[in-house]
Amino acid sequence: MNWDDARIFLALCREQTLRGAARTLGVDQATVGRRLASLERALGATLFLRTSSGYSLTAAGEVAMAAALNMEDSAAELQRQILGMDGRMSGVVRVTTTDSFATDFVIPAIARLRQAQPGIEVQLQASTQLLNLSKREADIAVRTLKPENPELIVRRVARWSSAIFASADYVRAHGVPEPGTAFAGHDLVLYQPYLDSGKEVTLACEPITHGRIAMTCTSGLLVRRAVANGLGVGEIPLPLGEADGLLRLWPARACPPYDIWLVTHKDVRHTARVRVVIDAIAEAFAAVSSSTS
Amino acid sequence: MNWDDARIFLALCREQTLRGAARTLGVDQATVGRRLASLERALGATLFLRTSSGYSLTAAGEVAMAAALNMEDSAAELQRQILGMDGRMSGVVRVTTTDSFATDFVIPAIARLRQAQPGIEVQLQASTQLLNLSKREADIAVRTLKPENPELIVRRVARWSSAIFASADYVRAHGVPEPGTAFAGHDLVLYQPYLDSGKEVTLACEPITHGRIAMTCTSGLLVRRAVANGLGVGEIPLPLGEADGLLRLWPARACPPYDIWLVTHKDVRHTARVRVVIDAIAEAFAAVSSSTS
DNA sequence: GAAAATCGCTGCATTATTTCATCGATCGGT
DNA sequence: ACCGATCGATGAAATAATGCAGCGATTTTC
Repeated sequence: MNWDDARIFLALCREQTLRGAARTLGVDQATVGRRLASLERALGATLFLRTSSGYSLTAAGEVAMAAALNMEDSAAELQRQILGMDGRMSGVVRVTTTDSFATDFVIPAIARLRQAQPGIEVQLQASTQLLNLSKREADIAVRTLKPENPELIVRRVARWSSAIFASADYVRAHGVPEPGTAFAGHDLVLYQPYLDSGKEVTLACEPITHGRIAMTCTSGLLVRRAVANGLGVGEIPLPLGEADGLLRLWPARACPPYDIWLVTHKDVRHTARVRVVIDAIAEAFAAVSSSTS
Repeated sequence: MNWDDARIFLALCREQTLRGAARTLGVDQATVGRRLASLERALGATLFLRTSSGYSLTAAGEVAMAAALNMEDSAAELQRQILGMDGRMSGVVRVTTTDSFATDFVIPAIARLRQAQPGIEVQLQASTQLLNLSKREADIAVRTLKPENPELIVRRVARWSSAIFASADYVRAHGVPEPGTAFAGHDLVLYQPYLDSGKEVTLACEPITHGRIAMTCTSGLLVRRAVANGLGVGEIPLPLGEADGLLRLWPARACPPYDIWLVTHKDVRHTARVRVVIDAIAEAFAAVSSSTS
């Protein structure tokens, strides 16, 4: 049995189609099919049912998947631990975060860092979905959610309040919304995942029931750009809204603050090149946080 | 990272030389070297020190080996469990035992079984060392030591006493040794692992201090052949000595009996073809044990 | 309901990998 | 001290794996 076949088998378990698995693996779809065939031949068992809606696991396949997942854990552990022993200041570091944090903090931080450490190559993945650090899909994550996994090391890099902002143009045309009116007569820019969360949606703790939803965005950066272009009123982290030169509405009203976490796996934490990237990003946040308190 | 590289890495850990690993893997030595190089490149770490006395693990290599061993466990588990779901009466079954048990019990049992089940191919490995059933180095083992691993299923197929035997020719030339004289004036055939065990060596509970060691053998079958050829007195399981037509000396003296275990892994136990091989071997032992009690 | 997209399969050309053969070095035994 | 055996490295040939493109079938979309 070729152990590597278990890797493509797992990808196929997750993607359910040869093409999907081939895409994530970066190989051709024909290769996935042939490797699966060779695995089934080696094991003497049929792992998948070829249905019209893709590949679905047989009973034997489910058993195999459980064991293959264990193999994956061990393989990821191997890579993480070996990476953690690497003291060289060169190589790839993968960072995942939101596009908003990426543009304002991570990218400037890396730009500065590379002056001192040109050997470090950062692969920046701006993604709404949380990549799995345990599986070594990334080395560093900047998140607003604190993960619970004890294998992951978290470090708070900022605690920010949000506030509602609008552009100067918007205020000139529409005025400032009246507190307590639930944004009657105003255009709103909302963060899509917040709408989808099922919780009651508010801006600066004010319900939005009488406002018009002008736009919903799937990322914080897009909200900022929309507000800056005068599409409406939006909630933006205080330091970012101010940095964008937007007008802060209702300066007296405080929103509950939220935290920004920098997350790494304990195995890669002491890798030299990961370490410096972490420090560079944390420093970028510290510079903004201290200036706006 | 190619998971299969971890497999050849592990073989190299065990064998310490490229050639040795290549032998156990059934590939060329150059392949092992190149696969290791590709693994080290993928991990960005040096796993082995190239010393004059072969390959030895670096610190990073030891860490990698621990994780690779976990991968191996999972891979073996996968194979065992999939095999366990195979209901077909054809395919390979691997049996490991001593050469003595193999010639007198396993081979006749398989010969009989294949009349009914010609699709079953048995790979018989006569070996002094215990193969690891958990790693799926074999499917069935016939042993005199009862393993403690709870994953392994043991079944006692015989309880035999030993006795000392000699050939008719030997007795004609040398007579029968006198009990209580520690085999003074007699030639002895001994089982080498017993000598190496460090315990006081006896034949039929009689010390051997005054006997001459004519030959030591690394397997029970060789002891039987040596005794049958008149080389000396040797201790042989009662049913086997009688089956060989040897003369049993001191029939009144009883040696403590020992057990013969048939061992399988719980995952493969219910595989149809493994099941029938187990039954066939057990039956072969039962036939002899019942006839000699 | 038609058209476009996606799917898996297969034959063929290309690329990657493995083996084979050979070399120099080292080690152990006489 | 020499000879034989074994080791790892390397270049060339053989082999195996992969990518590519076209095919029919099925599903999704407009």
